[in-house]
Amino acid sequence: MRARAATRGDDARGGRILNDVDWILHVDLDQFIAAVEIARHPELQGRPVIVGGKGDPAQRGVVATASYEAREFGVHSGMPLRTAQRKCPDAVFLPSDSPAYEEVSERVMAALRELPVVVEIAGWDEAFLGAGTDDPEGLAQRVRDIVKQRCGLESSVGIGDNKLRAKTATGFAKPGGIHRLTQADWLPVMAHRPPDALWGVGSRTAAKLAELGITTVGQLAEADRDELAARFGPTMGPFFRVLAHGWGDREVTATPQVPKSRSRETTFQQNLTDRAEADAAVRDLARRVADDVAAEGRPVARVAVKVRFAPFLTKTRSTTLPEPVDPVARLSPGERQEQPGQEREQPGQPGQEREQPGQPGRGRVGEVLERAALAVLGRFEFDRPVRLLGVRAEFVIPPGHDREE
DNA sequence: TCTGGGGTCCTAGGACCC
DNA sequence: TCTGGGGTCCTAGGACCC
Repeated sequence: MRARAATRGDDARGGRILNDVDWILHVDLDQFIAAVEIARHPELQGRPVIVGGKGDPAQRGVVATASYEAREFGVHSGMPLRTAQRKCPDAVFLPSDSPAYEEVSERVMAALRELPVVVEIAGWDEAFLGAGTDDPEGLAQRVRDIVKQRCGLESSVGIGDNKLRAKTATGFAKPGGIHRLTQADWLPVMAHRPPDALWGVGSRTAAKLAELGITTVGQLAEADRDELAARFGPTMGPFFRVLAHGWGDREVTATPQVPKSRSRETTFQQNLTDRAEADAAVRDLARRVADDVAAEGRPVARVAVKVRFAPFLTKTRSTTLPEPVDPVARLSPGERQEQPGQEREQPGQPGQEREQPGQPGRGRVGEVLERAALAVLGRFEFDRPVRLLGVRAEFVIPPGHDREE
């Protein structure tokens, strides 16, 4: 979530601006990934199911989602699969199958759009809904019903007078319920809780707040702005205090977010100690990123490489390309001279040549990204084994889409 | 508890320019 | 001939979320 969103005024970009009589609902699918797997393997119903990584608890990987039965054993998202197996030896382990979840997610979002609401997708398994209604609980039940009917999935719905309160309310609604949270009951409900109960405050910030003697949301709400700004910066510091009061933006927009980057990364089952192997892995990652970029059809301005050294030390290096590389084929200046009168074609026009996805390594973007990624990799000092390598491409920011829109 | 993969936004220091 | 102050870009890292 963006710090600035809570403080800046509403803008009129794309979506609908809600007025005071409107409500914001937040829908979150219950144990989404596990639920999709159980739906296609009905015999797993009622059993502890753990989805994540390659589905092999002997390998490196973490839990993406655990079914409620598995959670009883203390298994939760982000936990290493090995640990999950120790806590719940009888669990069924399944590999993560993101295309399947994406497809179900799209069906859920389509079902939500059948309702008289503005749908803002907030992740695979969640969305904000903006609606004009004087019966938000009734609408929330319709949401639960249509998701169940169309997709066979259980969901929980939070109702709020802004996004933060709706999102927070969902936590109290789970599983399979509806909960409302507004200005009137925010502090009574939240004040005694730890700061990391807030959406946007994690364990790191909570630890730093504790150093300042702030261990509850109530204390954070009363904290000194200047002290927070001195500790966390002029934007984030005061923003945490705003969060503690439950203040936040009410803008719900159906306009999809334009991606800013595409990345691929791999954790190796065995740490790499051979530089040549690292080169080969980065080449492969760069080509896969190039594939994604080609499918996106937008120019890339920067390339970054991530290296995680053993035991768990992460470093990144990046470079701005001499000039952006565009997957939509066009003539170089030299070629243009040889064929005078030919204009550069615009993206989306017929007759252009696009790089074809599914042909990794073909095409100029692949070559440029691979060369750049290898050059950036060369700037690291390899003084210990490598656990993970990653390559990220950052798109040119389209005009009018920078931060001060 | 030996810690995935894919994203977003914020911060801060140095370079560089006027 | 020692040095101001602001703005912007580049880069690395931190934190958070699902």
